[in-house]
Amino acid sequence: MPEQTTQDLLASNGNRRILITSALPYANGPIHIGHMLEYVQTDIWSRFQKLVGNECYYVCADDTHGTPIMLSAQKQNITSEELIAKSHIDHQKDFGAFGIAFDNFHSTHSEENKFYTETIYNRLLENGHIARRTINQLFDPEKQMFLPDRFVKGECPKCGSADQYGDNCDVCSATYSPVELKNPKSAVSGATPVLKDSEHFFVKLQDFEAMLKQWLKTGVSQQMANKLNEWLDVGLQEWDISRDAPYFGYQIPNEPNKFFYVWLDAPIGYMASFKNLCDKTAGLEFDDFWNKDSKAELYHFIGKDIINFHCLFWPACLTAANYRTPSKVFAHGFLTVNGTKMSKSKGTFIKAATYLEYLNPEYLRYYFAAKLSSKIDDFDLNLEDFVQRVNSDLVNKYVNIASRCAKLVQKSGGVMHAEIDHPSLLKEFQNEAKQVETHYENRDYGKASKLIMSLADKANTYIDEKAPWKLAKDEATADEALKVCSMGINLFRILSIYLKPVLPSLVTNVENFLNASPLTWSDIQSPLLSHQLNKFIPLMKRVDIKQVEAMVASSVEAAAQISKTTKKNNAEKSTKIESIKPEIQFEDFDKIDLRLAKIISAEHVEGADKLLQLKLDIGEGEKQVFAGIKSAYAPEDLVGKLTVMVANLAPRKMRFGLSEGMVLAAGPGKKDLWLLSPDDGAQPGMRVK
RNA sequence: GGCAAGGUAGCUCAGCUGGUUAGAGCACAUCACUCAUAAUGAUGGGGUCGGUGGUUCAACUCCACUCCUUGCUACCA
Repeated sequence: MPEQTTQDLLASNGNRRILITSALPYANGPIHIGHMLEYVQTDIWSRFQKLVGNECYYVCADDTHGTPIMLSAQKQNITSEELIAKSHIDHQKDFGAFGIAFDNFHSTHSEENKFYTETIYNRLLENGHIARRTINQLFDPEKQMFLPDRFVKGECPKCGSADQYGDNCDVCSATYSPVELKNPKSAVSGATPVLKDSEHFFVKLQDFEAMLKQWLKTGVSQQMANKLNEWLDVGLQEWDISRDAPYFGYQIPNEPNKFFYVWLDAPIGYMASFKNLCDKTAGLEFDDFWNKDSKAELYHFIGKDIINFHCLFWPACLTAANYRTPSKVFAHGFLTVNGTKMSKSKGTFIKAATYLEYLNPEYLRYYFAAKLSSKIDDFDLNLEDFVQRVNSDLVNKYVNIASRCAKLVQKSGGVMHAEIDHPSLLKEFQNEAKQVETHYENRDYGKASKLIMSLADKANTYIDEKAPWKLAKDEATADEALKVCSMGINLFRILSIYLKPVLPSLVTNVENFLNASPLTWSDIQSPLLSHQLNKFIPLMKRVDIKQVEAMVASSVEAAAQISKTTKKNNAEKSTKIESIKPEIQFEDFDKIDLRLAKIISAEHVEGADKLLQLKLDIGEGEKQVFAGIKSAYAPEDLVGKLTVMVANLAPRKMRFGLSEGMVLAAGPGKKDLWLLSPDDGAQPGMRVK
């Protein structure tokens, strides 16, 4: 396992020089809680490194280039620069509110980034790693631009589903090239794209195969290596790094109308942001961190979707350009909410700004921390669990310790006792520091939280056993009561240090209460004796499930507004897109026996994603049909309904049984599907003519 | 379709290189306590570890097959 150097690294605490990054948020949209998982994960690590005394810099930037940003700006009638400037402000606001303490948050649309992008490109070119090749791509004749896959829509070449993107089909999950789409349309203008030649520039990744295989041995976890070996096994292909004008990005030097693909300059944004930080910070040298022989540590935190960019293209480019490679790339899974993908219609697509309207950001920081591990597994935000976890761990266990001790200490003027009541218990708390460190270092925050909470349990049990409230009632034992409560506060103080990377703002309030300078890791070993405390004010309120519900409701509302318009657009688009089939004769039509059918029963099919099993009455007997309408209709809403079916279609054996016909429905698919039904009075079995 | 990760108590998760009655937190129940933001403490009920078949003296842990979930599948970002 490549993680094994951890203990060595811990041994050198205080001497390490570390540069860490989170993936750059795309400047074309707001930050949502899925993004936040990564920034919180990275921020905790960064704060931890600083807390234990390492030299650590956490940089990030907005990812500002590419076709989507260009088009989005056009749509809003503003320049791309104006769009990304707006995003920059919004993003920083969200990050600030969630306590993400970047040392620098820059932009890929910056002098520094242009410089390093050109430098890396030039070095790739000089070393013979750039190839030129003419490729054939779809081109929008109206907009006069080449179309990325995502901006071409049409019918799936495999299953014929309408309204599919140019790279893969949502319905049958086939993958293909946009050229294969039937009836392709430009999603930008609606025009029919034409094929056009264009010369593109490629990085010859094959040149780096040996280097990458070597790097993967130390740079990623076993889990990630498995995934990456897929690409290595099928053989690395040339990576297309150019795009034709019009494109919002940097022009390739000496190549008019050719621009760098956004994914080339995005990771370079890490360098640019750090360079920008160096220019503002006396004594901080860019080369110390990025030179080939740098002894500093460099870590990238990313989501699992962009592993290939960070673990193949990026190390290759760095090596080719004579820079150092990352020490490690840490990938995390995706955020699901209540077990499924974030969904706008369910209200679980929650923007950071929406969350902030209803809830304390440190709740989420803690919940993330409580469940995060170093693994690449997806992370489920279960909203009920979230409420319980935060209330129980943070308020009922941890904060409660201070809360139950504070008043009794206050009685004696707020001055803590001169002695430790239970030295061995204190020792036990102190001795866990190494273990907590290891967990943080390994990004096993879940294990750290568990350990910290088990200590909190011990503190509560200790207080219960000593029952200081009883001791306080008797003059003779009042001193002992103070001693116990002071002990409780000291235990609480240690827990606060352990939790500080996760809950920076809460712990700031703790520091105020303790009347102490900012807590550091070394404070663990020196308890407070005869120390004057400040008045205790409640440190954290419980989460109310109602707040969570309100947040979800408001997310649903926001999404409904958007989907109303897109739904309309989609409907219009799909009627436009689907062209009329070639003319047929009446005899052809007459072969099709359409009958009115009454839905007798409708049931979910176990194991089927899209199918409902329908029993239909067509006058003379029953027919069983498996219909792909689960996404749009609930079975209970269908029973008793009249609809139209193709009654003489050859039965087809499906995985779940025999389907003896088809019911008729229209629409692009998913939720947008409408079953045909006759007006009142019609009877099952009547032929449709 | 190919590949990856996951499928362990009601919920969220631990279970390393196979070994006594499968663990924790929350939730639930009972009792205790009343200092604390109705918090805390003690005790207890509850799972045979997605399924099938193997390997083994012994499997949640290894192998094969299978089902389910999520994700990736490079000129999308």
